[in-house]
Amino acid sequence: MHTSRSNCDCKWRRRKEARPAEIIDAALDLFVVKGFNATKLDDVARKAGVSKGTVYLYFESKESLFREVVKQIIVPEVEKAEQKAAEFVGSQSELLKLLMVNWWEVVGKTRLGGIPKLMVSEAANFPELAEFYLDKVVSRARNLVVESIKKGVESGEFKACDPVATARLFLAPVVFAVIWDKSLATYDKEDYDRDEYIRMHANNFFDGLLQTK
Amino acid sequence: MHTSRSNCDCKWRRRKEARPAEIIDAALDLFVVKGFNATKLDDVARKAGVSKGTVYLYFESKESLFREVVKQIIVPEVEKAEQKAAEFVGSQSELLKLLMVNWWEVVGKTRLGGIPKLMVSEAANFPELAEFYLDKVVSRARNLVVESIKKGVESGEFKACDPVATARLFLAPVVFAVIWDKSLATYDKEDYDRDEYIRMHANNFFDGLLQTK
DNA sequence: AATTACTAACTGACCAGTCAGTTATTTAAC
DNA sequence: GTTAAATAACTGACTGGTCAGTTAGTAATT
Repeated sequence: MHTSRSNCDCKWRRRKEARPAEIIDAALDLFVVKGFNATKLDDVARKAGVSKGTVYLYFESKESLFREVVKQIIVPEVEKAEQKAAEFVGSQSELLKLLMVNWWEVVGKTRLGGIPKLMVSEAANFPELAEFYLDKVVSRARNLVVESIKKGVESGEFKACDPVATARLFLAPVVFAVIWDKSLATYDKEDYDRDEYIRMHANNFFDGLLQTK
Repeated sequence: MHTSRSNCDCKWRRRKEARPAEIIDAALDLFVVKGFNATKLDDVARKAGVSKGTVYLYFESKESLFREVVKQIIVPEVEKAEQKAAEFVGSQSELLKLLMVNWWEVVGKTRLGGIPKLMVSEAANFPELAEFYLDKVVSRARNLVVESIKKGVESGEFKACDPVATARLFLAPVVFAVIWDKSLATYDKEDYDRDEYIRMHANNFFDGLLQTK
């Protein structure tokens, strides 16, 4: 993935299996930067090394391509995170840090971070997709955090608190940083140290949350 | 403002003075929900109670209307906030709480909250406007917080910390909540108490920041 | 009567989506 | 192993609808 041209440039090839993934890959690059409307299917096709007609062999419309980009790219990441949480052995604060850092590395630092930005931008224009995203991505990710905080409270690792509200406050600065980085940060003169930001947030957060002896 | 039709519906009137503000008002409503590309000038005109031609009497292009919406709507709010901060007498933690609650009431709870969302969505398509927004809104707002934290640290009210990084962490959950509310929250089944969220964030934050005796 | 705010029909560019035709590949026949 | 017919992946020119922007004309105001 992430190569827009085939390895043999002599002439075009018939590559039924590879096309959908390549088209989604190219579309992701354009959608996350320009948004849905400003992305031209001709550009997606060119970037994927095919003609526009080919895009329509594999996707029934621009909108369905958009849906597939969101689904195929981000859902697997949620599944990986769920698996990591399920396999994890250790304290809940360690698990939360792991999930946060992991999400930052995999989503925040890569072009995948464009997906949350994209969903925020386009939610009103694609309500169905917004609901899908909330259901299959947001609420599942949020749930991982809520469950971990609940366990922490039960075991006495964390202070008593509303786990749902606490999860929201835990996630907000991270999600915001990702969205910011993929939009306005590009033009911001005042740069900042992302890893330090994340680290600082984790420290502050657990300072408040951890049961002080 | 915020009325889309004139008070006398018998026939149209010539109202040179009122038109620009009415058009900006209508454009704001549509831009913040649909984004730049998906907003049709015919719809803006209809909402403002004029024809599309009239829009072009007062704005030279769709893009310049977009710029004016952002500039005219949000810059005055920053100025008001700066004034409040300048006039304020009291502790820095009280000032920070005041600024936050005020921003939440004026921007977060109203359709003005659509502007940050809009800027995040369209930054890549309008780099010049993004720079304007960062320069005239974001950095000024951020500065208020940074200066307040600096004063707090100097006076001993706050612990020693990096004021710029701390300001970022202070603002992130609030700005995120605004953006979220104007986008995905509309379709989210799990609702939450906004005021409680803000209050909780303030408490957590000052818990960590205030000098403990 | 002159001025000008305003209208609405118009234009032209752009682009999502289509389709008739082209070419790589597979199958089958010799 | 070579050639030919059949298949299906792929192309790119085309179409029709949409919409930003224009302008000739209308009507409120002075």
